[in-house]
Amino acid sequence: MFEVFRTYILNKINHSIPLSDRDFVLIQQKFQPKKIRKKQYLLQEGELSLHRCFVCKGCFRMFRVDDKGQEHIFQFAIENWWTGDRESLISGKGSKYNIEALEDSEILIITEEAMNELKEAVPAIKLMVQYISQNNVIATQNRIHAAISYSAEEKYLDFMKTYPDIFKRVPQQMIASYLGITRETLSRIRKQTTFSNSKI
Amino acid sequence: MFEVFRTYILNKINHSIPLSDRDFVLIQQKFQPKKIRKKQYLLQEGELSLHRCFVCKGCFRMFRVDDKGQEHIFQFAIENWWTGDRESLISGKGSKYNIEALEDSEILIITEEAMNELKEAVPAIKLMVQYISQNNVIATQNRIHAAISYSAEEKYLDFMKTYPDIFKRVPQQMIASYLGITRETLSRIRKQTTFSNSKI
DNA sequence: ATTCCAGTGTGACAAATGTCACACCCATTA
DNA sequence: TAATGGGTGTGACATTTGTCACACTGGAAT
Repeated sequence: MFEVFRTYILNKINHSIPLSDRDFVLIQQKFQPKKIRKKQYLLQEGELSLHRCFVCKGCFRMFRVDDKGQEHIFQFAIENWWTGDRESLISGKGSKYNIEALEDSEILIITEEAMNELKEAVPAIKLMVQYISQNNVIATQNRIHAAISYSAEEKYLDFMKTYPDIFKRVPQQMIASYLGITRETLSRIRKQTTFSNSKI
Repeated sequence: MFEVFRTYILNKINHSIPLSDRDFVLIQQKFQPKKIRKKQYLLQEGELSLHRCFVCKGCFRMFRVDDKGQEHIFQFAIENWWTGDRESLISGKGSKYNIEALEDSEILIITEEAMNELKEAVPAIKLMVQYISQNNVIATQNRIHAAISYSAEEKYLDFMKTYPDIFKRVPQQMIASYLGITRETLSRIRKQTTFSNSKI
């Protein structure tokens, strides 16, 4: 389980900083491995979410439920992704989100406090975290652009292209929820799209 | 011009760290004041954007132009806001965005490199930057939620509530662009909404 | 094999939103 | 004063998207 993580770190920082065995012992001390079974919740609305979770195996969805009881998916997380409600973590308030496992999963979990200590102790981790937030900024910027600029079909095609691995793995209706459209609309788009592809 | 900034910093970090005159001299050395007249561009698509800009006075919009020539506003920035394309700054690639002054404006501009030096030299700046990115994460998370969950009317009301000062200041059509709806739709929503308010 | 359930497809219709055209208002400027 | 330009409102209509209902499929569990 930790091996996945070690590879991830080194890839993320592009091997620009070595990661000694001593460093890695520290990492293993701070992160807690955990198994989450399908349909279990990693976080429920109202709870404090003072952790970051690294997904070694499996798949999660992070979603919010609105006043009308509608679910809206904010994020998916599969292998080598992070999940957790950053807002709750920053504000220290109860979360508006739920995080549910879509498959039997294995994660590494760490409190923000332990993470801050680890960042100071292990330079590679500090760099990794920096890269992660940078990626996050860019991905988010693009998602907003898609949300305000694209039609339903364009959103769908963009998602397919940007996250092919997630696309293959999660139900269509959840992708619809992530894109902010209904499953029926998505279903019709799929019909059109595959049809016009087969002609080419 | 720098006085606005000094007040801003102290407010932002909630006076938790003092800001000596010596610190402030450093700050004044690194930031470059600049006046931008209405309709001037601070950044144009394709250019590198290796700066952060603090708005002391005035108003900007940051927008993207799609294949069909449609403009989509990503961000507004008024007094005490920051602007600049974070993606270009991180990736080092040409920007997809334009930043235009909507009013005669005054800004303080700093390169990312100088900012990194300043963060190390002045703890208050380091903390300020940290708070800014945290706020940014939360605001962005909420904007995505609004974009995928709300109807046009809900988006409009949410914007009004979240950014009353911007709301009063920028043209309706630009708010529409920010929300990802047409100016006509927004106009009709306004008609309905003010009507139902007058009844209450 | 049967049942169950989650996921998907789809038809009919309603509602929301976009498109286009044109009018109007108001502040600025020639 | 007249002309101009940016911003807004709005009517008519087209298109997109949502809503609701029901059918179908395939895999998992019994």
